[in-house]
Order: sequence, then structure tokens, then C-alpha cells
Amino acid sequence: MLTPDIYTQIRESLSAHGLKVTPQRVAIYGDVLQSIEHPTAEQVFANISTTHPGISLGTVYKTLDSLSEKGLIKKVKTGAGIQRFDARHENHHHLFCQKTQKIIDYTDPELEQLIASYFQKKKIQNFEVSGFELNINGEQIKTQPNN
Amino acid sequence: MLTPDIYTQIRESLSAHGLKVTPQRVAIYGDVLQSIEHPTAEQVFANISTTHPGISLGTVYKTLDSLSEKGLIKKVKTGAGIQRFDARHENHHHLFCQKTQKIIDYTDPELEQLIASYFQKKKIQNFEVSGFELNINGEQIKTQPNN
DNA sequence: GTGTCTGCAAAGAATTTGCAAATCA
DNA sequence: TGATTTGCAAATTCTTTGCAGACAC
Repeated sequence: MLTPDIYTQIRESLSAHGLKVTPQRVAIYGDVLQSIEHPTAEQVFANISTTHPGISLGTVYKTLDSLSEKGLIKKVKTGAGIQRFDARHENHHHLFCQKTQKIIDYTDPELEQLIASYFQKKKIQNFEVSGFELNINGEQIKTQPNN
Repeated sequence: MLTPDIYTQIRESLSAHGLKVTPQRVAIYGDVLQSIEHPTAEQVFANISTTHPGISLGTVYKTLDSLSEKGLIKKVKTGAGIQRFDARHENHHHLFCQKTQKIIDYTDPELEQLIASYFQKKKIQNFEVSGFELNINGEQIKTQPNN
């Protein structure tokens, strides 16, 4: 659950990016922000339908689009034909679990630094690098539960 | 243009993966192999329609699916809701041009080595890494033409 | 007030599915 | 011959669009 104070930040952020502050937008942005699931439009819609019964799926699509246009959220690069969204701003990477199809955030300043410094010294011909994300493929493994 | 000998390899490869060798499959796999564009199903369909006038788009979808199931090709992770395919086997990464939406292959053994050795020493909790791809975002820049 | 945003429903893409006929092994 | 694969068309799924009324500023 998000604290009220975060909703204040959401409102300010929308406003600062020239987007009118509507309950729908606050709810949608808030949901993506708090979600660790990298939700699809449908999932966001399902999540906020409980608190915003009247909301329409079209609005969710439009809003996710506006938010990603303004850079408040990002479209996650997946190999499937469905779009998923991510609201984290810091550089981070994604673990793709091939078994469960889950996408898990992965952050490590060391990795960040490692790749960034690679690009600093290595210039790619005819291409100006503005950022990067690492897709890490593999499988989630269960730790032995202590029964 | 692919040499006839590569078509032989395609046939053997299909066969070795338990897929029956049909003209359609050979054409589709061949097209993805030779394409540097990371084509969509529609693009493959358009490309091979000239040489295989009767082919159906549904077949292209089914075949791309079979091929990627067998690991002969891969679905490229993009941020858009359209699937694109890649037939390269060696580890390689992708440059995403934000201006033209083009996807360009990028290979560098040094980068490969850099990240691989990172994962060797750094274990991620509850996750077994089987591979990785780096998405490099930025813009293609024109080299000054010598006018 | 005025321009933007929402909800709805319809349209449009992209992809999948079912099945009879054709094809490969 | 028998199992797979194809082509076709219909069905689904995902996403976008247009527009009238509602809302934010």
C-alpha cells in the first residue's frame, strides 16, 4: 500500500509534466508504481477497478501511453506481443524467468558501473548510446524451505 | 542471397529438430536467417511471398512459433507490441535506435566476457542465470559525408 | 470558460485456432 | 499409410480511435 504522501508526489509529478491530475491517472500511475509485477494494461485495469469501478480500459491504455510519453513510466522490452510497464526511474535490469514468465527487477550498482565504463571507453560506430538495460534470462529457483 | 549450401543446412537443421522439411519452412527460416532487419511475421510473409506466392500468413506465424520453440530462432525483446525475430545463434546484443526504431545487432567478445565473468562471481539469489542480452538504447548518427 | 480527459463502443492490428485437404517421411 | 503441416477463414486478443459529455484548471 502506498502512503498518502506518495499520492501527493504523483499529483505533483503529473502536473509538472503537463498532465492534468485526474483520479484515473493518479490511480493508474500509483498502481504501476507500486506493482512489482510489471503489469500489462489489463492487469492495471483489473487492479484499480476495485477502487475505481467506473474506469474504462481505453482510459488505462491512453494513460499508460501518456505516462510513457512523458517518461514517467517505461515500456518493458519483452519477447511476447503484450506490452508491460515499469515505473522505476533508477537504472535497473530485468530477470526473465522462463518457467513462470515473471519479470523481476534486478539492481546492482557494480553491474551498472561495469557496463557504463565499458561504453565510456568503447565507442560504437555511428551510434550514440543513451542508456542500456540488461535482460537476464534464467529460472527462479526455490530455496529449500526449512520444514 | 543465401548459397544453396545454406539451404542444405536449413533442411538438416529442421530435420534434426524433429520438424518436417517443407518448402514453406525452408523459405521462412531462410528469410529470417538472411535478414538483418529482425523482421516481423508480416515482413517475412511479404519477403517470401514473391518466391512462394501461395503461402499463408497463418503458416508464417505457426512456423515462426515452431522455430522459436525449437530454439532455431529467437523472439527479440522489444518494447512494442509486435513480435520480431532473430536467427543468430551466437550471443549478441541489440542497438535500439529511438529515432528510426531500427534494431541493429551488436557483438563484442569483450563485452560478452565482461558480463559473463560478472555473473560467474556474482550469484543472484534464487535465480539461475542461463543467458543475457543487453539492450542498448540511443540514436544512429550519420558520419559526416565527404562533400 | 476552455481545453483536456474520460467512457463507451466501434474499428483496427496482431496473432491464434480449427479443420479439411495436401504433403512429408 | 499415418502423422504433420498447410491454407483458409473465422475467432480471439490486444490496442487504438472518434466523439460527446464530464472535468480540471
